[in-house]
Amino acid sequence: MTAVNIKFDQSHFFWHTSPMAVQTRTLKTRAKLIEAAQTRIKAAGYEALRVEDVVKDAGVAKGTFFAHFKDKDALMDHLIGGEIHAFLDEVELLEPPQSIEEILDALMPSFAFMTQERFVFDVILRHSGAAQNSEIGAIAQTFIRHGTVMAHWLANGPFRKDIDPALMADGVGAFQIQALALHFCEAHNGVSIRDRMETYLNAWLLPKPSG
Amino acid sequence: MTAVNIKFDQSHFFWHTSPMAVQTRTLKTRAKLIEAAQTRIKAAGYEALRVEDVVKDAGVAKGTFFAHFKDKDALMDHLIGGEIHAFLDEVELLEPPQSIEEILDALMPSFAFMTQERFVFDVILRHSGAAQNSEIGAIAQTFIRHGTVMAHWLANGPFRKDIDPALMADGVGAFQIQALALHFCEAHNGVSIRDRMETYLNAWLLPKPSG
DNA sequence: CTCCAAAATTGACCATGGTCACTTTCATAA
DNA sequence: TTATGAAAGTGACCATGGTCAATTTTGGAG
Repeated sequence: MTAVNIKFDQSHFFWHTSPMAVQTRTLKTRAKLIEAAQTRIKAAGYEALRVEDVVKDAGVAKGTFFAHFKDKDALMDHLIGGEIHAFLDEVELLEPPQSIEEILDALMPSFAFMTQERFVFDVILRHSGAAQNSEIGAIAQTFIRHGTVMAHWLANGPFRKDIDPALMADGVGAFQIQALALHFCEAHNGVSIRDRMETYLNAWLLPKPSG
Repeated sequence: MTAVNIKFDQSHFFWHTSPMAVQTRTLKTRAKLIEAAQTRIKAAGYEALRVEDVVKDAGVAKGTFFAHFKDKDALMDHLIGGEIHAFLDEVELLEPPQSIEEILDALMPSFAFMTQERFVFDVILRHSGAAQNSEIGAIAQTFIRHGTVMAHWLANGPFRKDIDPALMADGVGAFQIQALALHFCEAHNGVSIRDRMETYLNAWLLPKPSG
């Protein structure tokens, strides 16, 4: 394994074949790195994370870190993407919402996560445009998943029918980014993320006949 | 001047008063830094810019750079924001477009600029959410200006009338970011920025009565 | 003209992410 | 059991953005 960003489950495919593509040691080291990072983040937040601290806590050398993650950002992608995936797991259990209020109820928890730190939102932004190096990252995956769920919801609720649900979902994603971005903008305070998002979705999902 | 990011025209206000708030020397140094940066960028692009090179070319010490710009990103904001402002200067001369095609014609040049380098788009994204430190940056300003122009256009063209033009303009901005972001995503190739944007704007600005 | 306080500049120094030639460990073949 | 080549790990080293106490320059007051 050199300079390649391991997909964390690829070893399963080779577990009983030879030669073993990924050793148990690798998985253990990777787990140690991730756990060390998560512990640090729980204590001091994402922005304060230092690679040096992570490798020290994990008990490995610095070079080992970069054998497991292309760069620090790849670790962030993995960790933050993991959290968002967890929110989506919850969201996928829900019945298709029958109102914009219900959509917002479903979305707000992940909004809270994404805005906890400006740094986190920046990482998400950077990775939402996504598959930079032919390899699709965890955060980018969540956007795709989000689009799928949202399209399904929109196709099965009381929303506009004149355009493709996938397009509607795309738009929801765009407005979501916009609402979150404006949350960090002093010039646009006084309006909560939820209220702004509600305005957007009313206009996007329930357009009234123009006068 | 310490650690404060100079607004480049503030000196005019004090030019004939005393004590002189900003010395001529300051403006000259700043101009040297900016010109050195622009020359380097013209030769090798934005991503390859190094602060060390800029100060070397400008003939000043490294510390001087950071007396003029809070950080490297602030220089990027100034330079990239300046370019976008120039596009807006052109755009502001136009009559309000009377079709989505005309809107797209007006927007495409700045799209080309914003997608010339992934790095440039990332800088724009990072600063579009904007006024992080109570001081509004050049790029953030362009977004506000863009919104103003767009709202004026949309209010004076054959577009939907059921929502506030400012809200429509907000949406155009959101879709613009989305279209640009997807441009960098391998998974979404095959559709040009313009075509994607056209789809978005048709659905956003000209909603058809739902069936 | 001289002196002074504020403004501007300096460059050695630090923080931190990232590299790579070398060493160690592992799994298998003989 | 031992040899061997590939996988994994190491840590000194580098690249680069950013800091700050000390120094120089400036414009005006006396």
